[in-house]
Amino acid sequence: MTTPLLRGLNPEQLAAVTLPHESALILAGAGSGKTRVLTTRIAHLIQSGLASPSGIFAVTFTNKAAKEMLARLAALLPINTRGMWIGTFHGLANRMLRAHHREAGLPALFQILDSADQLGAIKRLLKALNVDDEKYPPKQLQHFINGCKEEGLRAHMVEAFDPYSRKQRELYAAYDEQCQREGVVDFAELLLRSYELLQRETALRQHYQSRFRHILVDEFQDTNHLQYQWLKLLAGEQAAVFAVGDDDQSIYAFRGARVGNMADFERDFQVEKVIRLEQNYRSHGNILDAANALIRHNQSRLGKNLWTAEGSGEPIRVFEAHSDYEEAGFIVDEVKALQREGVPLSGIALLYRSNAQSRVLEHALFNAAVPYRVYGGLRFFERQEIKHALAYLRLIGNSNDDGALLRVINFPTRGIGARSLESLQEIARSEGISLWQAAQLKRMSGKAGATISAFTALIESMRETCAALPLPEQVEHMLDHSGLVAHYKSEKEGADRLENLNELINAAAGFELEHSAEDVDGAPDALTAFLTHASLEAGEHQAEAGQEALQLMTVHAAKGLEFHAVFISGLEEGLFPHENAAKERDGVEEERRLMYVAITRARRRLYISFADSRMLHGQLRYGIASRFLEELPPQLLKRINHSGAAQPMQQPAASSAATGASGWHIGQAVSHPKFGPGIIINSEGRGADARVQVSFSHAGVKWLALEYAKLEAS
DNA sequence: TTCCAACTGTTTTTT
DNA sequence: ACAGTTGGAA
Repeated sequence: MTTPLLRGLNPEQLAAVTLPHESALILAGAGSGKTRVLTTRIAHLIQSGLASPSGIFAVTFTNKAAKEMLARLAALLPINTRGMWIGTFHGLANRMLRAHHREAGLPALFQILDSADQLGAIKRLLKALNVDDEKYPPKQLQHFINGCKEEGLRAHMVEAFDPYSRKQRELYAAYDEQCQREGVVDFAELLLRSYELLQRETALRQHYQSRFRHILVDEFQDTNHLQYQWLKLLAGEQAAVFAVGDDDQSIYAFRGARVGNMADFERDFQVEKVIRLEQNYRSHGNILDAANALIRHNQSRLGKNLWTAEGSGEPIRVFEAHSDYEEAGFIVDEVKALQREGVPLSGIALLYRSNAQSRVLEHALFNAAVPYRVYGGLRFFERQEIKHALAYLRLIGNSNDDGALLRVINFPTRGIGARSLESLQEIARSEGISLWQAAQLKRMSGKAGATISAFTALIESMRETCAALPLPEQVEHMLDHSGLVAHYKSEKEGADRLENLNELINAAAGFELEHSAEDVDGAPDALTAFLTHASLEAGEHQAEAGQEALQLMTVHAAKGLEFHAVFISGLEEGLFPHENAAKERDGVEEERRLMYVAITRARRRLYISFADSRMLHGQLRYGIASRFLEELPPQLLKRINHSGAAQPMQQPAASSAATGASGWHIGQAVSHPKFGPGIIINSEGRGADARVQVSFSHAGVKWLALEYAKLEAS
């Protein structure tokens, strides 16, 4: 038991890593060394000869997690991890479908639609079928279709008792037909197809079942119904499934995650050992005590209590601000103080419940010249210009991809207007063929026919040239000959886009370098492999990483990360827990888990702040402290105000949005001789120009000049 | 085809 | 507040 691999593991970790060949559930608390256990288990199985690298199937949710697992494994063992079945659910499903595309009923060059592509496909479908998109909103339909697929249901299996549902079901069926015709597959389809493939093809199923004797699942609490069924099918009777998860960190129920899979798993796989990893190596005691106390308020839990060998550490600092503006000011000051103490900005996180909250915070940080980096938002492969470029590439790979064709047939403009397109679509529909094939028929007359022919000829010529070129040159050739580069060169604000297109060539070069020429996850050629890569991992959330900056992100985005110091902002009822959550079943419990995740991100110092008033949707809203604050043991907290004194203040801080020395402040109750009682909700200007906005109980909202209005405090 | 004004919907999000 | 989308006019 003293092989170097196992050294330094605590008893629970060791037990998990060295479990015999049986299915097990590992309840891994935050900061308990989950990834280490997972990778060490794989390494242990291989090293001790209990499994060969090819007999291991390890699945994660994100590419980041998969990459980390591979990297750590490579560091533990001198083996080639390439070719091992370690990846994301979608990545592995894709690999399986590529390998058996014929049996799965897919073309060899099938392309993957991301969410935006899928939505576009649905809009196109509705238009083609003349369906009122107000009655059947595309977004809702997308949600419906994905929901069905994630339940493992094909259109014909969906129950529908009213006309509306029947229509939805019909549209689902039509959507699947359209995808099949075009040779494209959406995210949920990757999993469903691969599930059906295993279910239908007995020999194939048995092959994989006997091959993968060890299946390891990361973040098991986030699996949805289909993912669980898929794993069950793959495991068969022989495999040992090693499921690692934390029910207290389940924060994705809103997108279909079923924590219930954990209980089902215990039953379905006759799990005898539930191992709890409760020793936390990340945070000081006070932080863990707070997290434990909070999460105890949840009813449905498997039960777990984090502890640490470290001391209690500092108290949790709680700050009540008058406004979101003042809250931001407080955070800026504290960040600067931490910086002075020598804490690097990259070790500090500023978390919020919803993205909209970042604006005020960013504003304050910008004004204070504190470098920061916001996570979330547009990713590289989701940018408009990149999407256009990828559409050209997709069309080169697969001419039947109507979505790709429609995206670029008139971009840059080639004089192919709506009329020409409509007649082309008419031909395609009546013949049951793709737009490309319809264009080949050359049935269109006159100028429209000529311009369309010119387009198909262009694509054909690019296809021929590209066939002989290495991937980066293919991309470059396409960019030059499609007219994209010329188009963005002539556009006044096209410089960034040009840069991104250039970056696409680099991305292709990097991709080719990393994945040796042939056989990337079973893709038939480099271009398809690259396009798959673009769909399956849309790239970094923000381009310039590495730079020393404060880390801003939502609590969701912070899951899995840790920081020396953490600020959790906006702890108000309605915001956190979010008001919408109260309406959903178990909504508040999920919000509480979210808060639990937020707290457990902090290693040494934790700030929690809330504001009595904040701008939301363009309106000033008054809030009260979140119930989650009351659920934290008071003895762990230190309440502070802006000046650092221990008691809450009477007067607004001088730097706040209040009207300076005039004595009025936002939130103050006032009365007016004519309008009656009200509350100050906003202010602007100074001295003689000072005005306040007052929300009167009976007279509505009004702006009043302080110099003239006879306002009285009340 | 292009541009601007009006309109909308704003929790969280990976693949 | 604000960004993204759409519909109509130029």
